[in-house]
Amino acid sequence: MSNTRCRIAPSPSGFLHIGTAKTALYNWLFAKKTGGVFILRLEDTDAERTDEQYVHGMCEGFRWLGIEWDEGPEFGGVPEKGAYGPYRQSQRRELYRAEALRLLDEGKAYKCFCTKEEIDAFRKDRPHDRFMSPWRDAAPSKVAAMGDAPSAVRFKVPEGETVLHDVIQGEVRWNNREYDDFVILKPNGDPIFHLAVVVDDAHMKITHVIRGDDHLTNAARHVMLFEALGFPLPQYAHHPLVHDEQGRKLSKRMHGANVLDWRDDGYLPEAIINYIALLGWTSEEENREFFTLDELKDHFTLERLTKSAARFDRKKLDWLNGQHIRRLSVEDFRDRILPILEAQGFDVRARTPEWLTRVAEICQGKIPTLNQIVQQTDFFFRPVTPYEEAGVKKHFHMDGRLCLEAVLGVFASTDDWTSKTLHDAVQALADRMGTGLRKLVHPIRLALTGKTVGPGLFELAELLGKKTCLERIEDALAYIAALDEL
RNA sequence: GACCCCAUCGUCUAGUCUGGCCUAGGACACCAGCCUUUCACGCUGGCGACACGGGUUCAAAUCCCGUUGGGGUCGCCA
Repeated sequence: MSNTRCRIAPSPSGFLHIGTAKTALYNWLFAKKTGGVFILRLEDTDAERTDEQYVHGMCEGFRWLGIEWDEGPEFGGVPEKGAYGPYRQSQRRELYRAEALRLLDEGKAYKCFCTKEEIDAFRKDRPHDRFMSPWRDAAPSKVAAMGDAPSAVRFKVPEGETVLHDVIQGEVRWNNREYDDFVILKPNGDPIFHLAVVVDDAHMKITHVIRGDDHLTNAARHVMLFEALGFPLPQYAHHPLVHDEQGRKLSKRMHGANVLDWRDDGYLPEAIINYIALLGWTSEEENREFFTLDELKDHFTLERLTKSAARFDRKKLDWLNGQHIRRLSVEDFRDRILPILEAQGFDVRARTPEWLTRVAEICQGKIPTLNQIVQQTDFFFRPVTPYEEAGVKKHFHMDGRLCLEAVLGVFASTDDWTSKTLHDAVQALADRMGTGLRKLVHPIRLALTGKTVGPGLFELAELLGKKTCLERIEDALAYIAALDEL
C-alpha cells in the first residue's frame, strides 16, 4: 500500500463532462496502479451554480463508468467515506477562512476594500492590465480605519519567479509579474477556487494532481499558495484537453459531451473507458488498443501520457464499442440488451431465457452499439409490415412469388425445426430449382422480417418458430398477389 | 493584447528525452478484393504524415532559433 492520494474535484454545476471523466480515469488509474487512494471532492463553493441534480448526475456517471471513489461524499444511500472529510467544499468554509486569516496574520495576504464596481471600471478601462489594489501596502492605521467595511482578502503575489515541475509538461516557469493579487476570500467569507483547492489538496494529503491543462497557468497561483501556506507541494500533471471532431473545445451543449449520453445511445462503459484512456495515453505494449478497466489499471503510467490535444472520433469509438460487445459473454450481452428491448415495449418476459440467449447470440457479432439491437430483432416481437420498399421492388415480383410458394411447401413439411435442417431443406430446394441459395434467401428474409438485412436467415427462422414462419410467408404471398392485381 | 502549452497520415498515435536500426510503424476511417444467405464480423491489400524556414552535425521526425497554426489562462466562476 503506497501513500499515493489522487482526486477528482468536479464542480457540480453541470453533468459529468467527457473531459472530467478522462481526468477522473487518469487519477483513478494512477491511484490504483500505485496501490493508493482515489478521492472524490465536490467543489461546490459557488452556491449559485451548484445543483443537487448535477451532483447526482456526476456520481451516477462515475458509477456507470466503474470509477469508484475510496473517499468521498455521501451518495445514493452510501454514507461519506474517508478520514479527511467533509468532501464537499461547501462544508469546509471554516477551514478556508482559518487559512486565509493565517496568511493575513503573516502579511502574505491583505484586506482589499475596493468595490466590485471600482474593479470593473478599471478592467473596462484597461482590459489588458493587471489590477493593482491600492490596499496592497496600505498602512495599518488606514486599514483599521475601515472597520468592518466589506473587504475581500487578496493574496500578496511575491516578487520573483514561480517554477512548476510538471510530470507531463516538464519545467514551466512564470514571472510573478504576470499575476495580480488574486482574491482568495470573498467579502461574504466564501473562498475562491484557488484557495479552496490548495487548502483541500494540502489537508487531504493529495500527492498527485492530475488535471486538464486549462489549469496550467492556474498552477502557478497554486504553487505560490502552497509555498505561502507552508505545505509540501503535490506532483502536478497537466494533460491536454479533449476537442470535438472539428478540433474545438467540447461544447457543453453538444450531445455526447455528457458521459451519460453515451449510455443512452447504447455504448458500453467499458468502451467509453477504453476510448477516453486512448485519448491521450498509449500503452508501452506496442500497437495494443483494446483494454478493460482492469487491464488499464495494470498498464497505466503517467510517463505514457501524450502532450498534444486529441480530437474525439466517433467512428473509432464505434469500433471499440463493437470490440467490447463481441468480447462479452452471451449471457452478459443478453442482459444488457434486454432493458433496451423492454423499453421498446417488446414483451421479452414472455420468452424463455434460453430463447433470449439464442437471439442475443445471433446478433452479438453484428452490432456496433447496443441500441441497434432493436432494428436487428424487432420482427421477433411485432408484425413485419410494412415491408421495406426497396426489398419489395427487388424480391416481391413473379420470381419471388414462385420461390415463396415452393418454400412454403418445404417449410410446411419440415418437422425438425432447426436452422441446420431448414438450411439443408432450402438448399435442396434451390438445387432442385437449379438456382442459387441466395435467390431464395432474399424473398424469405423479406417475408419473415420485412427487411433486407438482419441476422442469419435460418437461425432467425428457427427462433421465430414454424407457425409464425408459415403465417408470414402466406401473408407475403397474399401481399404479392395484391400487388399483381394493381 | 500579454503570458503559458502544443505541432508526425483525414483522426488517435509509435518513434523525439538518450540524433543514425525511420525509404517513418500500428489503429480508426476511406478504397479494392476475399469470405458469405443479407448486413455486419473476419482476412488480404491499397491510399495516406514528420506545419514552414533557418541553423548545429558526417547524419535530424528527433537538438537549437524563428515563423505560422491550434489550444489555454488572464473573474469577488471552478
